[in-house]
Amino acid sequence: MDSLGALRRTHTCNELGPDHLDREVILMGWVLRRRDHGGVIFIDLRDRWGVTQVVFNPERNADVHAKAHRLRSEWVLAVRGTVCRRPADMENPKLKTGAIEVLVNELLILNVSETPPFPLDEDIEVSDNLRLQYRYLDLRRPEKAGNLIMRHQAVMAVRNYLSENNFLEIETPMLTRSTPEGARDYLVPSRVNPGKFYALPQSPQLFKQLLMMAGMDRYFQVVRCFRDEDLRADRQPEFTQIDMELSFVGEEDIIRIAEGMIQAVFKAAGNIELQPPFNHMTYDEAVQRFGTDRPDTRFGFELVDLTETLRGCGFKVFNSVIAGNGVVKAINAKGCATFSRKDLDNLADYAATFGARGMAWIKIREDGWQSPISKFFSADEIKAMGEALGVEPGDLILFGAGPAAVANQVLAELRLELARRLGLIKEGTYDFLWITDFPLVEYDQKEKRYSAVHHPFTAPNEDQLDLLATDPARVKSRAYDLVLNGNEIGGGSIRIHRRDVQEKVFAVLGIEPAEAQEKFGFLLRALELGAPPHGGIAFGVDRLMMILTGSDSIRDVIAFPKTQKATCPLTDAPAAVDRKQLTDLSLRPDW
RNA sequence: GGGGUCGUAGCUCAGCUGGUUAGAGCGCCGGCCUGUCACGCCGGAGGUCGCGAGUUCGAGUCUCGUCGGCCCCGCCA
Repeated sequence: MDSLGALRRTHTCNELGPDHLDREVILMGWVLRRRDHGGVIFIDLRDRWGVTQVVFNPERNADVHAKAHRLRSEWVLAVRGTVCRRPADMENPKLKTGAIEVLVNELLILNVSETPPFPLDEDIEVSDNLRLQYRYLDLRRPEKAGNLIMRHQAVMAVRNYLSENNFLEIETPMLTRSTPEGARDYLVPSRVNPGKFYALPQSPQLFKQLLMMAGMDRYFQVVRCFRDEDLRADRQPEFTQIDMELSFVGEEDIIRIAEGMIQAVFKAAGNIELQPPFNHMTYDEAVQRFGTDRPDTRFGFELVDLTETLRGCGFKVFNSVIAGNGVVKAINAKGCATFSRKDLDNLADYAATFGARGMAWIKIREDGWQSPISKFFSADEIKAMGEALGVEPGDLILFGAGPAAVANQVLAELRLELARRLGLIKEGTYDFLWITDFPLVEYDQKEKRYSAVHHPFTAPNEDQLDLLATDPARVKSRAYDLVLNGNEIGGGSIRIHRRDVQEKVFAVLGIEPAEAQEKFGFLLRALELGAPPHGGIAFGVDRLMMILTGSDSIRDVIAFPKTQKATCPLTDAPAAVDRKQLTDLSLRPDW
């Protein structure tokens, strides 16, 4: 093994070309592949930037050639050599450096490597567990490294853009206090305060508001947030937000800043030109037309409400749903009358996973409507449904019936599934949509109380303050979400900056004055000491990068992600700790 | 908390209705090879069929349990 010593590289493995012919260069990197012909040996040398072919020729230097025979995958090399044009017809168009090769005069073996536990040079699927256990190997693969590079470019664009717009990046505590509502907290026991706990922040929400009260005016932070909930492809227990807050602004100011930032990110990270302003849609319209507050509007299949059309109809299932204050909605799956019984059963099973009790359907044939349920409808009802849905022969009607929330979710998921099955979702399109006019609160049937749709600090619509006490469910909030291709990538609101309003909202949420004082006294006090009007927004960096990189999971854009059980196969976290560590924290284990 | 799916060589996988010695490709090791770029040719090594019970004359295969990966519901202001 050789020492690096004073030797330094002159170029990366992605920058040599015909301009460098005959130059002596020094490259360093990993052995991606070796092709040993007994005589001449070719090594593809890889670093973060790319790949360069280096050549060992026994006629040029027999000692170096002999040494090169030992080389194996992922050994770490330094080579000194001469840039040569490749022989005619032997250029490799797949490599950026494919016009040249480096004829090696000196080889340093900086480190050896065992055979890697999985191949790094092919695009084959490797189990997630193994990849995470050897994450540092997985990240050597250009696709994975490229995701992290693009993430860096995106975050740099954010910092530059916001800095140019007079924002200050300010850090907020990671050790803070647990707050009611929201997700489960990660707790950290306090050694010097036995029996008391910090919580890791679910977001810097209150601190950024306090920074507005501190007169910082424009704050941002690229900040880690923690939520102890079950994981998904797009949810990790720790994730990164671009968090910002502004003073003396309304919704339109924040939306304009956010659009400019997203535009800068897409340009810097993906060389994609966006054209703000983005479209807007109210929450009510989104739910009515798409069944969700984060609609994917890249395709049709919109929901049609048939509740009034079918009130009193002959189909008992629908009738009882409607009588029980439920809704009957439907989508027209254009051209899907060709679906087999198996296809439909399959869709019904899928619908059932979202709480559907069944999935009624009607095929529109040239010779009439074909369905197990069409016989229950009158001619007038059939005519009205057909017109409402705009059906033509060859179409398929899918119904969702039940409580509004269930029917909406079922049909929202069905239209997504249909679009996927029919290949209607065009890759490379970026469909942004602002959702506005959210309800301030919604009634939680299980908890028998109202809970905040956004969070407890979101400002109610100013001319609906009177409704807070009488009919809070009708109050709209000053919140807004940014949806991209059906993914919620950001959300924010104008905040409450008056103590009396904040107290009223707490009251709606069932937070008693004593509890409000105990948990949020510091905020209420700050609201008494000159809190400016303010608002903000936060974006999920991981989800944004998942979409920009075309990844299926945010794990692919996080350097060291966790498994679905929130473990890290690389470090084996979480892990047991010494009993002494627990007793230091005044924790008395019962195991 | 619940549903689905996967687990066989270092990796990716095949292995039917239970049946003799569990296979393939890649990788790895050895040999040959001076223009390859997924180099080629010849030879070889390599297995706790995730783990544990059970059924059976006999289990990679069937049953039950369990562990782990992934996807989803609930949950995630």
